[in-house]
Amino acid sequence: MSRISGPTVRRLSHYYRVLQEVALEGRRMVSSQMLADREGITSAQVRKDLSSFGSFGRRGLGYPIDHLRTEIRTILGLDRRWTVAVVGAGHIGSALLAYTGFEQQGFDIVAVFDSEDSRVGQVIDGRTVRPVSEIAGSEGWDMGVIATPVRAAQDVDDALVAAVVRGILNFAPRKLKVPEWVALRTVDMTMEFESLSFALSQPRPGKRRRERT
Amino acid sequence: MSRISGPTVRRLSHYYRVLQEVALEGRRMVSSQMLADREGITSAQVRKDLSSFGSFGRRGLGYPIDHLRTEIRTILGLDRRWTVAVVGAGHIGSALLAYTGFEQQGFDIVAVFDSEDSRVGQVIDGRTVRPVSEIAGSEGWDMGVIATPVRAAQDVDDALVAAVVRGILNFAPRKLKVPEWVALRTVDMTMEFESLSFALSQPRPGKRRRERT
DNA sequence: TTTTGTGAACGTGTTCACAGCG
DNA sequence: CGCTGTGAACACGTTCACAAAA
Repeated sequence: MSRISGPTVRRLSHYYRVLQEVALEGRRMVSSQMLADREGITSAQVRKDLSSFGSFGRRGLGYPIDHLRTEIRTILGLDRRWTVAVVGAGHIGSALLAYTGFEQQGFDIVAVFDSEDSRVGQVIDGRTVRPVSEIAGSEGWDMGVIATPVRAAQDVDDALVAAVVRGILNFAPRKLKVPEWVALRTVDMTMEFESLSFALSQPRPGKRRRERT
Repeated sequence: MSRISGPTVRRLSHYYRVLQEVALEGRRMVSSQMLADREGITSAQVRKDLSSFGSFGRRGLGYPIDHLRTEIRTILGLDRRWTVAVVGAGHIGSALLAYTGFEQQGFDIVAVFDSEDSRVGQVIDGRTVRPVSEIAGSEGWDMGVIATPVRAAQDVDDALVAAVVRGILNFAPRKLKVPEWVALRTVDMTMEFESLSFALSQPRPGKRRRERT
């Protein structure tokens, strides 16, 4: 069980979902080939990924679905619950609050902040919007989500870091600075559109290998 | 001007934004080092990226901001406008419709679809929601955005492909199948949360190199 | 025979280090 | 001297191919 690479972690999320699906189909075992088919990757990749944290398969038979699922859940840290603070109660923030899927996976959005007076005090999906000034000196959370306009993003980032948040999911189109002990992921929709724009601008669009998503 | 890799394309989007910023600061030239600092990457990386599509810099001086910006705009295909159809008028779809930034970059959301009768006919930010059945046999667009529940995603995907869309941005947490001539990008927020969860579960959280966003 | 687990080969992207030019 | 452009070295992730086990 050596180091697990970034791309492998993302594929683990996929495997986890596929395992849920095939479990519902009544199977007990699944082969690397089956997992690979549903992922659009090679079976060798699947085996390499799974072997990087232990030997769970049985040669000639495949992987036991339940065991593998439990194992991946533990590795991804989904065997516990995480508290999340969302900053920015605009459209994206509201969409996150409305989506019940996160809660099902163990992510509890327990606080919502916004800088606009008009939004503070509003109740969105059961959570009362608080002023951003309250981020400082607050209870602290495991993760923070930045769903603010880009001009506010770095300030919010600093406030969240000060509140000892250890993971940040950023939707603002800007590279944020965080200390090395904070994990940062950025979802930049404008950049995604620009990637598509680039692909469609190429001489023979689509003949190129599709980017990994 | 040889082939441009995926990671390079994404960095070009970043450079493009940084160039806008420094242009506003009144500069005429910018060094690879300055671009690198704002990106959190190495100056060598910047030079490699920029040299992959031509020599625009002046040794000893740096890169001419205006020229470089124009050049990147052309490469990314931002020197024209793109038509976009959004499928799914729920929270995410609505958030996309409300965001004016896409239009500023050349992406015009010209059609909105939803399968729910209650939403069809509604006007959201100036666009009337149409039934998904109208995707087939419609006018056609450059790109499609899938912002539907996961169970509908593959069907919508097929419909969009049939409507000769050449690029798809998918927000449903599922790997979609598209023909090789269609570019696909997936934004999977659950997976992003799971990546954070994984990072926070590691023995010495944060001591690991931060993932590229 | 089927399918895993894995060392080796391969391919791709990043960093180094320095020649080249202003 | 300052900074770009770039071959070479390096690091990392993917694929191959096959021995080992059920």
